[in-house]
Amino acid sequence: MPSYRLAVVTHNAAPPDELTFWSFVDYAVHKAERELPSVNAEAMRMVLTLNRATSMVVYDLESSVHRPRGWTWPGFRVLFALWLAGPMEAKTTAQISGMSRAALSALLNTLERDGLLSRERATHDRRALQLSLTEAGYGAILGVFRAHNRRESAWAEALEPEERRELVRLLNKLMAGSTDAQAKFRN
Amino acid sequence: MPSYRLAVVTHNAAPPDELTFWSFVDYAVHKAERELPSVNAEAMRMVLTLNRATSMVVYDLESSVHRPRGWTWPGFRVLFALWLAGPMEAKTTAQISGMSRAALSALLNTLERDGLLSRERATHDRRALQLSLTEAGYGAILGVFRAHNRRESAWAEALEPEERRELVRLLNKLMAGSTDAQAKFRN
DNA sequence: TCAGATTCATCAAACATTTGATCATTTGGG
DNA sequence: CCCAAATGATCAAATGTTTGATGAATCTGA
Repeated sequence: MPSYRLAVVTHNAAPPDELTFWSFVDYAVHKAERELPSVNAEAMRMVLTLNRATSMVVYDLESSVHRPRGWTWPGFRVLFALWLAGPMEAKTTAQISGMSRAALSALLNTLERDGLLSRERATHDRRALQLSLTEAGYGAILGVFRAHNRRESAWAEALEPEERRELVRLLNKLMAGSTDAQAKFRN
Repeated sequence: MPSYRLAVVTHNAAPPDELTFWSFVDYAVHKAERELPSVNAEAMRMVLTLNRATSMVVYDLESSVHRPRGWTWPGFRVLFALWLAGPMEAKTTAQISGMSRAALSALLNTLERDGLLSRERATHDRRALQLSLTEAGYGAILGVFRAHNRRESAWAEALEPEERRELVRLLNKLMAGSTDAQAKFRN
């Protein structure tokens, strides 16, 4: 795997013999600039890099932590939210775990079948659904999160503490700017 | 939507009345620290924030650019790779667009059916598959990418030019560090 | 009060993804 | 030369996602 420095300074005209997941960003940005002079190359590089980095982190976490334990990434997100925020309405769970209500509905079928959480009708509104972790779900999320956080720690070591804070600051600023960008949000 | 500053300074003990996709990061980090004193909170915050930001950007691009045109995010990634790197073996396409060979195989069925690309057996190795854009595929990716890049530009404006460069540098450093972290990669 | 609008959840169909199995082709060692 | 091992692609089954439709419960306003 090339270092990140290499990936930023290459300017090949032809597709490099070995185009990898990492080096493709730099190649793509330069190629796009030539094909479409009007392209916003810096925006393209930012979004492409953001996606590559996240996808590497998620792939690692999912394949080294969650799948081996019979969990999926979305399932983890739901159980994680319930663990930290406590029993709540399904609508809230969907919002904070970043999925549509329909997707959650489908996901709940497997999580409930596996005995990790329970679905109940809310008393104050019989349309609504109240979700809560079962005992088994609570024990499971504890163990899985510990392993998850160990992998997170390994990733975090790539950056200096000050760099981690700066990365978080920039990502938060990016999210905050989404309103100006009139970005589409779920629901 | 709360500003990113707000999200970083709240320290509520109970779940806030309105827990959103954005504010959940801060809430979750503090809660996890109390529940599990051994947690690496900074690593947790970094990975959580990275995922939230990326998921917001992807959701916006997919729902405002790709789905309305009858495309999907993974389909776009494949056509984008073929557009920029030219005809190539399916194995390479899978690598640079970040998916497993099996996932690409399934995806190719719809892309081929929609007349956007063609699958051919490679001459030098009759096991291998050669992929190339059709005329229709070429025209389509041009238009879709233009719209895609316009949305990317809107997102990029949230940051100052220097901040964008720093964000890209930090993400690249994170990816480069994945070898030290012994992260799992595809294939 | 009650009928229409809204909200919540689920379903249906199409699509994409994962892991593991299978089949065809190619490679490499004896 | 030939057979075992490796490689490339696809398939199968399970899971999760999207949009749009449907049904049930609640709210709103005349």
